[in-house]
Amino acid sequence: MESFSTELRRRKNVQEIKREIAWNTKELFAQKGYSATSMDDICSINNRSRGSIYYHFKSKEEIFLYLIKLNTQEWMDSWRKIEGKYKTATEKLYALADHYVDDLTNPLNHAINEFMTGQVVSQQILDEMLTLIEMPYTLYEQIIKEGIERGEFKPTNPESVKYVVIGLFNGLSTFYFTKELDELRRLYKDAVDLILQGIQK
Amino acid sequence: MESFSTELRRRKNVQEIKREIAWNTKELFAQKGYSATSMDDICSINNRSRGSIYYHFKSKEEIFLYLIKLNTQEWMDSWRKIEGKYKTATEKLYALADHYVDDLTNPLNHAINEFMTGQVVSQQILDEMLTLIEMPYTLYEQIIKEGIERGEFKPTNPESVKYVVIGLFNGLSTFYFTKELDELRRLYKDAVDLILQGIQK
DNA sequence: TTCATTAAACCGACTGTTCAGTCTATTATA
DNA sequence: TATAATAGACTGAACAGTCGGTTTAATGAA
Repeated sequence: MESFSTELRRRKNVQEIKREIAWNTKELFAQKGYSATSMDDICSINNRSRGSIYYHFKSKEEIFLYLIKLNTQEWMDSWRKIEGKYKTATEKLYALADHYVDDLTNPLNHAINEFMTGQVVSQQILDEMLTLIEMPYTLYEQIIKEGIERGEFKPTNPESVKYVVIGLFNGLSTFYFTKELDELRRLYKDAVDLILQGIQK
Repeated sequence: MESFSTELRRRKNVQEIKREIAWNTKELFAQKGYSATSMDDICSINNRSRGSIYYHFKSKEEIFLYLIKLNTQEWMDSWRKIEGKYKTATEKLYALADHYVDDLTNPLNHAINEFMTGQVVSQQILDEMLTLIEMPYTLYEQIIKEGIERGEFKPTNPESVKYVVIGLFNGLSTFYFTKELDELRRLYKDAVDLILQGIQK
């Protein structure tokens, strides 16, 4: 019991270090993409040696996957925390756009895209990435279906609307490289305005 | 006069070879992105040696820039050829979406995005790329303004709508990696449906 | 028509750099 | 003291670009 407890407190928790490394590295992947982010970059931004990074992660790819998983889960978790504040699907769609923009300080979607097309990866990794990418899709789907059920939205094809909205949010993120964040936030709001004008009853 | 004409016909036109190499290489950049496309790949798909490629292009970067320029110009030229067939801004928007999808057999936008973020390039090259990227924006702008002037569209903010549509088309292209082309074409049409429902009078 | 010459076009081995990952030694901690 | 955690030099592979050599095609002269 006592020795077990000691074991758990042996050093700074390994999981914490892994998370710290991954979060620190997010900025690099977001700004440079996957392949242009070197291990030297990663060591530098984390203030750790090569050996130290490799003690915690088997490869660069593993850091990337770990980060994407972490980022996706946290993004969805934090959405879950705030979505209750909104009563209508309309409000939720605006809020989701805002939530999406919140992550645009360091967007990973471009790095994900590059990774999946440019790297030679196993089918297993590809499938895993695809699952991760599609996880947030359920949120969009829920909002749209809810809007239809509650009579806010026309009985449109929810599947199609879902992909349009996802594509739109994804596509607008490209302007991240040329526009200020508050400009972007406004643009996302305008985009949702537009979509809603089309689907609202 | 006679010698001048002979000079031009010395061998297969150099410009033709450059175009051929660039077009052959498009598929690689589209499928793999910029950095994951190696010079070996490029030699292979062109059935030419290293020396031969470097005789025509100074660098991999120059091939890429040349191709983007070529592709953008051809895309816009072919749009100019067909736009006269459409009478309304509404029709034009659908046609433009279709035209966009036509180029989705080998989309270069992802490679462009990767190149601009991941490669260390001069400010001059960056500016040049940005100009190229923004060239087609004028087409979108014209259609939207025309729609407003002709009374087809509400007097919305054309600037904002322009970016929304561009972002949308760009973002939907990500599904290129997971959906069939005809599915994609349908999705683009649905997207334009949605937008139009919002902006049509 | 043939041949010699010349320059364009092409070839592919080579080069130096970059890079992800390895591994031995060292340090830190319990 | 033993083990976890870290350091950083090293390694082999990959890569874009170089460069000396070869081939090709056009041209003009005989």
